[in-house]
Amino acid sequence: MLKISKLTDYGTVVLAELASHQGTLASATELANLTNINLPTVSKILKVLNKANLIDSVRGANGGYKLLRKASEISAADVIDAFEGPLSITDCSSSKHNCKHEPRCSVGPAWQNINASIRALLEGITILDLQNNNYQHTAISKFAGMPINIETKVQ
Amino acid sequence: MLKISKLTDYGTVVLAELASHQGTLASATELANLTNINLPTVSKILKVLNKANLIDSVRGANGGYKLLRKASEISAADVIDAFEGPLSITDCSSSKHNCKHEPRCSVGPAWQNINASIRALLEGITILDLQNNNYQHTAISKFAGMPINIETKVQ
DNA sequence: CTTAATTAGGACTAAAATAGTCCTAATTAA
DNA sequence: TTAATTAGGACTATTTTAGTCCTAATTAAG
Repeated sequence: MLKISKLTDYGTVVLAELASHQGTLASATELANLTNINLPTVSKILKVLNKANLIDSVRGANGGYKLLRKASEISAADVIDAFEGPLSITDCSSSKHNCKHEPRCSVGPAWQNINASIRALLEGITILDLQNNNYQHTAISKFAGMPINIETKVQ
Repeated sequence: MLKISKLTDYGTVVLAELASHQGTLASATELANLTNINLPTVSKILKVLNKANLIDSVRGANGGYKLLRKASEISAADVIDAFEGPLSITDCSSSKHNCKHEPRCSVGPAWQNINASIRALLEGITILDLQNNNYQHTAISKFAGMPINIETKVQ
């Protein structure tokens, strides 16, 4: 569906919540309450984010999680990578090329370029933007006769 | 996986093949041979494309399929829509909003904008581009201080 | 008129991905 | 020592996806 998974989506929600904690630890239970996502699921999400080095964890009583980087330095692409592995819009655009049609496929290379574009777009969007809804799409435009796609960060 | 399904991918391959038939009919069997995709699968793909009004069909002996529009007028977004329903990167960015977290979700609106950007990108790419690998990504750039994402159609 | 080549439609199965839950172990503050 | 936590991973259920197959309708050609 050209869709990110629910876990990825929840991942951004949890990261946004952590961002608003300004470096103080937040436990899985707290985050579950704040985001309204079930605890076991939040717990799973936090483990994934931790393994991907997006957050830091402290064990034991009074333990919890916090961001390892600033919200403005964590991109949507980072989060997708954490939950779904390297972004690739088709099998043949992933790094391990293993499509049996590849040798004669007429459209593969183009998808790979499209993939790069989407990735670039998602790398330019951070958790901070998501949190503040700091991102607005302003339609396709033209520049020097070429189609360009302008994404504006609201000031 | 932020990935289009295999059927969608095959769909573009079949459309590209049809495009090179210049308006003459091609049967499912022919297309299966030309694309190296199994006949039953090609057949299924053609039915989907037909229902989405991207191709025309003629029944009976010597029947077959042909494009209903020019390859340059069928976008990647059209194909994705045909196979996967309206493009939406998250559930809450689809038209039927039914996420239970929506009322308090902090990141939903932003995803909806991202979705619009990706859609715009995919609407700007046609089967003709895919076929000719006529699409190259040229990295993020800046214009008047704003991040812009330039997609160049190779001349 | 009959036959063979085709598409239409949908049922069906198998495989894979996803979501979500739960259990046990390790860690640490109090 | 205890209670609050995270770590790791097993497990199940659900949904999605891929792929196959069958029967009916259509049509060109002999």
